Amino acid sequence: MKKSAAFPAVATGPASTRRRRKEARPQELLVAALDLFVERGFKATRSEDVAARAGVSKGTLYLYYPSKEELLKAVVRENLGALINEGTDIVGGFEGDTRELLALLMHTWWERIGNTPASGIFKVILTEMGNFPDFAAFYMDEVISPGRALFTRVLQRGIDAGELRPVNLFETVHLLIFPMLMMCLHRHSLGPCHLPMRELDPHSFIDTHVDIVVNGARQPAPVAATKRTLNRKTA
Amino acid sequence: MKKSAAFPAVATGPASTRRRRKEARPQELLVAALDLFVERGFKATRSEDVAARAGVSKGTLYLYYPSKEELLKAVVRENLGALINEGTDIVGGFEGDTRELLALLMHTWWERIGNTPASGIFKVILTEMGNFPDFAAFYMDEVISPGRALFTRVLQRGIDAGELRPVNLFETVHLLIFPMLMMCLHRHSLGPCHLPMRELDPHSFIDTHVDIVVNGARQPAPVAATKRTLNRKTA
Amino acid sequence: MKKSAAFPAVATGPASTRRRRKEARPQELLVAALDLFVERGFKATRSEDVAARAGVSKGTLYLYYPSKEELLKAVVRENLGALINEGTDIVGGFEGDTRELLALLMHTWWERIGNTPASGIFKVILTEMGNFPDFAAFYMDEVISPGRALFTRVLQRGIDAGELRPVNLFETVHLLIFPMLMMCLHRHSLGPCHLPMRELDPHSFIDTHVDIVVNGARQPAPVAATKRTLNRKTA
Amino acid sequence: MKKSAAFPAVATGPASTRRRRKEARPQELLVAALDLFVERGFKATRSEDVAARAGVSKGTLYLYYPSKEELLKAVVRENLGALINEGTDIVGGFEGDTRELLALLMHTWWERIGNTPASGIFKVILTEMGNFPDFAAFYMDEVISPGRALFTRVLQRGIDAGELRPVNLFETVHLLIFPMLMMCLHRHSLGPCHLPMRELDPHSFIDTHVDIVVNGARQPAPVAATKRTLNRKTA
DNA sequence: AATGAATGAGTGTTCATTCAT
DNA sequence: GATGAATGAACACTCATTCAT
Repeated sequence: MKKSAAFPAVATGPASTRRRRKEARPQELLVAALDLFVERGFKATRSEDVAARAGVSKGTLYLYYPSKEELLKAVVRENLGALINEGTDIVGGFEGDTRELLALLMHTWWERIGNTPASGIFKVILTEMGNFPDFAAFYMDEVISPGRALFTRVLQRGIDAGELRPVNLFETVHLLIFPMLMMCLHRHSLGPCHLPMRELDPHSFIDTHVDIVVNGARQPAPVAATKRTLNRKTA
Repeated sequence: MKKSAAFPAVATGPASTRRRRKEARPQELLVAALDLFVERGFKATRSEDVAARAGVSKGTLYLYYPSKEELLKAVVRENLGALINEGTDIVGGFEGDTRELLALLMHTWWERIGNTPASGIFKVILTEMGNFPDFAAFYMDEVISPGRALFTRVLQRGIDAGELRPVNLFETVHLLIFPMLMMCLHRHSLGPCHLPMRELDPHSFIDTHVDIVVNGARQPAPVAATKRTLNRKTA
Repeated sequence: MKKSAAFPAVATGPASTRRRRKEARPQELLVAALDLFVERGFKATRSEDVAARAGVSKGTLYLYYPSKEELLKAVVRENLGALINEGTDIVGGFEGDTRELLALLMHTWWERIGNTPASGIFKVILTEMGNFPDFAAFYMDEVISPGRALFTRVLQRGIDAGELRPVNLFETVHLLIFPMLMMCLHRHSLGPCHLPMRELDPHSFIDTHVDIVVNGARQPAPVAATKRTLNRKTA
Repeated sequence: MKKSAAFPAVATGPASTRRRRKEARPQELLVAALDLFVERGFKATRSEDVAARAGVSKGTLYLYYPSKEELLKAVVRENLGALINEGTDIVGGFEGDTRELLALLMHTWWERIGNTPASGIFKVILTEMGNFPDFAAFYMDEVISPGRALFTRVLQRGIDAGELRPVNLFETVHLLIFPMLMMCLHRHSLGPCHLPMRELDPHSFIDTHVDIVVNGARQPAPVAATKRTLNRKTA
């Protein structure tokens, strides 16, 4: 063993290389799997490729995850867990107006999630929710509900302060969230194609996004909204 | 098409069911394929299932499309083509303010596309763009560019009329489009899961969406936007 | 087509080669599977080898049997079904003494089963019963129970006729059956090894077997049986 | 063996558990392997399960046996060796009639072999003889030949004493042996299935078995055996 | 044109075996 | 010696594609 006999077991650290690798394996496999699932899709990703990208053999993957499906579930759990928590802390003690708070939330979230590989999880979830019904409830509980709650709280705070008019909270929350999600999806669809297209700058877009939505929801409603004229089924 | 030009469609009479079915085959196969590709993903959809849903045998599918890949491409071509055209007509002769025009565009688009099976094409494109690089250019040319142009034109029209302030057109266009796309994606991911969740009403959401964005972009900018404070990499 | 056009469809028979092959496939696969399962064991037999021996590809096997397990079950059903029926007919109208009847039963059974590939089914059943609990009940109902009943009936007939003394029917039945089964098992274990060993002649062995057992059960019991002396647990 | 010859087994005292375990390892592994090979079959038994049942790790198994095949061979050698020896001693000095001698042999053999895990070896041999041709010669030399010789000697003794008529020795020997083997096989096939079936009591069955066979072979042959009537191939 | 039986390359998963610790 | 993490060959099963009918 490499463990020095001169020092007692206390604080000796992670011990042998073998041991250290073993402890890191699950993480390494999850990272590799996320990348490939996002890039190629779950079905189109071969388990052997996941293993190879993690630097191990096919068999080793199965020492840690009993099937490709379970690997996917672990990837989802791993990457959805951290999505919301930070936001709650930010909102907690914030002093400032709604625009500043929303901008802070969005920029932070983008740096923590949107601009990292974890952002790919939305593509995976979107694609596989139909094939893995578990994901729906999981996603609802872990992401949608807390996410909605967080933004609802922010908007309500603005209304209570007289800053915003009493907009439809539920719809406005989604108006805030949807563009952020689309930016994540874009990063893993058109983005990697390197087309000669003009691209959004995420942070600039976030600023514009927040500005316009907050302004649009500000007191007083600038103009009476005339009703739309298209006839359609009112399902 | 094999249909003889000598006989107009009118007064053709019963036209043997056999013949009519045969001519409808490619369409029926595309419809079946879209449904299944959207629902299960491209890789996870078996060609035989597509054929079965279209009411033909496995072999027949290959009479019309030489491979599953080509079938996918046909599905994408078929469904992306119709996405934009109608919009241009609407904008052409419209008289009314920006909010009304945008609302009309969005509601129409939702009824024509979002609320039909064709909306699933966005999920397919999103998922498969990585595996089929052709799609990127195709999607760019057929959807993104014309779509951006259409909404840019509408916004520019509002600015020119003094109705809107000179917002960042590029970003605002995406702010308008992204929530619509998310509604489409939702219809084919969480939507079918029938969770006990509160759901957006599409048309109501569109109204709120258009109201807030248009109001947020209206003259004059209600408040000076203070800059965001989070320190971050300016990539 | 091979079908002669000179004769109308009526009574034309099984039609095309394709069709004829399809109808024969299940049988051909069962025969191939029995051979290989007997020879190598179930686990040690590769499905591809079964297919190859039946002259088809791996995939074709799965058109007819959804898994290797189901193939095994079909093999067992196929080969156990016919095991007993003939015996009952023989016993029905037989006139003659017990020895003659038993000899007829055994020789017939040997020719119909023991001396055919079907005899291997006993090896398979023996080996796999532990892994496929279904087989136990199936084998009990389809083979053991009717087999016991058949031989019990024959012995009872001999006792009723005063030919045999009232031996323990249950045990004597097994004394009759067991050596027959061992001959089957031998055919598929040591038999194929072609050792320079003296081999039993099945029919001669059956004669000796029946002679000795019937004589041993004949009236009157020749000698009083003294009890065995070894001390042992009487569980 | 690594056991030092300098210290006799007697008075070695507690002899570290470690040491004792180490010396017992091969035996423990053979016992575990026999159990599993009998229960599940050779191919279907995982080496790791053998190791686990013996209370050691996978790697340790390979310290003692270089492959799963060699382990099987060791299991067979180990368990076939002891099958015959005791019988010879019994026959040697026995005074009494043939029935008593056979009954003693059979009951003893049942207690020593049939009623112990070693009886499972017959199932293994039967199953694997095809895959391991070595076994055939080994089994022939170690079991069949000595077994035949033993029973032949007993029958010849009875004939010489005028107790039995000059039956076909070779066939009668197998008539004696086969039911015993079937009881062993039964113990490891149908037996563990716990079906609601009537079961043979081994010792009672042995008594009936020996009684009937010895009576059937006794002087004089009670009836002239008429020949069988079924026409069949005389292969 | 339409069928569906047949194919075989491809992939998820297992497990005997090795070897660094 | 003992361990158990790691390997990769092997195998069950799938499915896009072909082609005889």
